[in-house]
Amino acid sequence: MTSRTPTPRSRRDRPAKAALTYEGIVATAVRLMESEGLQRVTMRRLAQELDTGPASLYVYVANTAELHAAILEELLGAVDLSPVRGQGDWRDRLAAVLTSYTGVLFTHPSLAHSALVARPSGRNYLALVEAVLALLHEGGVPDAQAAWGVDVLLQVATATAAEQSARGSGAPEGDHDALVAALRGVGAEHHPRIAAIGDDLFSGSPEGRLAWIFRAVINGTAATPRT
Amino acid sequence: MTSRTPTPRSRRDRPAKAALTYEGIVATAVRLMESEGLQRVTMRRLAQELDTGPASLYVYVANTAELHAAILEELLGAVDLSPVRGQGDWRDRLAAVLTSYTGVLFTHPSLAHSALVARPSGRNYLALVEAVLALLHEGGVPDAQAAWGVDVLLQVATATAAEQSARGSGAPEGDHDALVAALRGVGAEHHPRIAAIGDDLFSGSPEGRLAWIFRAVINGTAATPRT
DNA sequence: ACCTGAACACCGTTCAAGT
DNA sequence: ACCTGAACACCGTTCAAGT
Repeated sequence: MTSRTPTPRSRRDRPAKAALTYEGIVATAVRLMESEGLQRVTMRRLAQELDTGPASLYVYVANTAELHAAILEELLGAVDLSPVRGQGDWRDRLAAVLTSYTGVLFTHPSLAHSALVARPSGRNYLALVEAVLALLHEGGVPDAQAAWGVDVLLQVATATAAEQSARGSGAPEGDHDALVAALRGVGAEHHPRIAAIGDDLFSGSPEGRLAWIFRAVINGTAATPRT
Repeated sequence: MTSRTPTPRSRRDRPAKAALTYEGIVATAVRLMESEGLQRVTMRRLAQELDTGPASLYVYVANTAELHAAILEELLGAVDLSPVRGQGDWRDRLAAVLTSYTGVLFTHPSLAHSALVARPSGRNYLALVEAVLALLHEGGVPDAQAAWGVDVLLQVATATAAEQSARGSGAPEGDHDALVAALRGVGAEHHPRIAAIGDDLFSGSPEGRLAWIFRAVINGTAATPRT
């Protein structure tokens, strides 16, 4: 505020500024998200963290969406794929993999939402796709159905995480309450089915609902022939 | 640039500035979205359109998410619910309602994505929920399953629209291509199922895939008991 | 009450110019 | 090649002050 000259401190004064690399950028982005949330992982904020200007990042990352996708891909390494080679009913094991996937998304709320927009395509995501396909195959689901089903399964998992985490630790909270109030306040004359079902529309724990959703979509995939 | 005084033109010079109302704000927001896209429907841009400052809007709308939700609710009036009282298989009619819903979202790409975040709760959305529940009821789906199924059905429809429209007329286009390339470039040793299924992972028209998805999720909802 | 000027605290992205 | 200063063109939201 008193001086207009840029702080003339040399690189030597700093903790050790690493040269920019794609890996270093992503690693710093992950750390930043873990400490401040995805909404703070902006090109400008990240550049500041890396002790450079935002323009420098564009040498390695095309845009903000790609940056967020890279973070997600990194986190996907934590998904537990071990049920693929486990014991027991294939449906339960598939549900377990999907639950682990949503679990990862849950721990980093805003990320799920970004996963719906910028689809990942890295190693970890491919391993997840392979795992889902392997379990559908083991269950005798025809390839044609598995090919399309894997998409729905991952989409439903992602969307559920995005929705749940939008409330949770997130922000407004108002949307869901508003919907609950609206559904409750409805008259039986114009909305007989909503009125008849009532509070069961919101019943169950998130885990319980999620488990049912996975079972339902797995069953649907297995039971619905193409054309 | 030459003058620093605000343009001193009086209200009389303008087309006829209407008093601010919630309805007027939302109507202007819809028009703005139709002409410039949702990404331009910001508080500042909308205020400019309404010939006022952004702060004035906060008297009527809590934040940008709520504004976008109001736009969606408005558009939901165009969903065709007539199949509810139609002829033929209840599953086909339910799929028709869901297809009409995604159709509305498709025509306004960015909106689908916003629907996943800020859930609507207005009249038109309630009418859609009631329609889905009515068809599930007609199909003899137990209330407990219908209560949770309506959520999945609408979520899957919304997420599919968000995804499809993310490519379509939207922006980067790169995500999907990157995923396709990644899935094709995979080796059969480490990813036998992906390799075995191959191009069928991306086969089919968007309409064809969507139709299958709806059938699969409807079937799953009807066939999967709770607990 | 209702409205708003002005400010605070940010954004993404580009590009000419430097090393 | 790789990097970056500086600019362009925006954002959401708040709040003291006005009418």
